[in-house]
Amino acid sequence: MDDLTEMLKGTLEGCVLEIIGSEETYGYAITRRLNELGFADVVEGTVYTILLRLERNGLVQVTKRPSGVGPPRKFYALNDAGREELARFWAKWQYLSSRIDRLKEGGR
Amino acid sequence: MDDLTEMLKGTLEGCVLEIIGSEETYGYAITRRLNELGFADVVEGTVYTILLRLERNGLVQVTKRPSGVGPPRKFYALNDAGREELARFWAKWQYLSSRIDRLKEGGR
DNA sequence: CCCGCTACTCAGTGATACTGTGTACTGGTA
DNA sequence: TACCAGTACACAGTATCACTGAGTAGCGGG
Repeated sequence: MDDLTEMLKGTLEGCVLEIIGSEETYGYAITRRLNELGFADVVEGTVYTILLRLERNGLVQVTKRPSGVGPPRKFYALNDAGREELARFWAKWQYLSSRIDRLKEGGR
Repeated sequence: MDDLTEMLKGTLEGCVLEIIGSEETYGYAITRRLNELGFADVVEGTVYTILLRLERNGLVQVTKRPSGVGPPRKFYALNDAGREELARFWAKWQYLSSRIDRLKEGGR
């Protein structure tokens, strides 16, 4: 697949929110999960910047726990603001994708 | 609807390509068309920067014609490179939206 | 003892949509 | 005549985001 970078803007953060919302997890695992899901070129650096932004914006609750196989992990869970943001994300995605699909079908 | 700006990155240009591909048209009319289609907050300045980029990247053929109701219009039509780029856009959109929808449905 | 895997941080880059301002042509109207 | 609204385009500057690349560090195996 061609480069999806530009198209991911605004959606990748939502994907990370969705993953965190379904299960408390940490950056390294989120990256693997995204790769599994078909976001093949997403690398750790990208995910960590998103996670730091989510934390700075007060959308997540963070817990540091030892790992056993490496350095300690920072586990992320959505708080109320995070759940609201996630709902807004899906509403926007729904809105956008319906308009695009309509345009694709000849756009009346 | 909330601000779609970030989510439009990478897709708005594709939408403009699609509009041009379906009919030779000009910037002011493209803006109106996008607004009709539900891209309510897209303004002329945004569309013109996209059109100039398409021209610079050699994806369109441009013809200036007098208007009768105002200054002359720059009509845009896709050339072969533009049609290829449009096909790539739809392939990327298809790819991305299928992954996102899968993630939304619980993501297995 | 190094190497690979795990795990996170951060400064800098590039692309994109957007903002605001300016220019300019036309027709209507006060 | 003067002004204004609608049409039509250009362009410099801004913000945001995904990405790059380099660095730090813990753990286990050969």
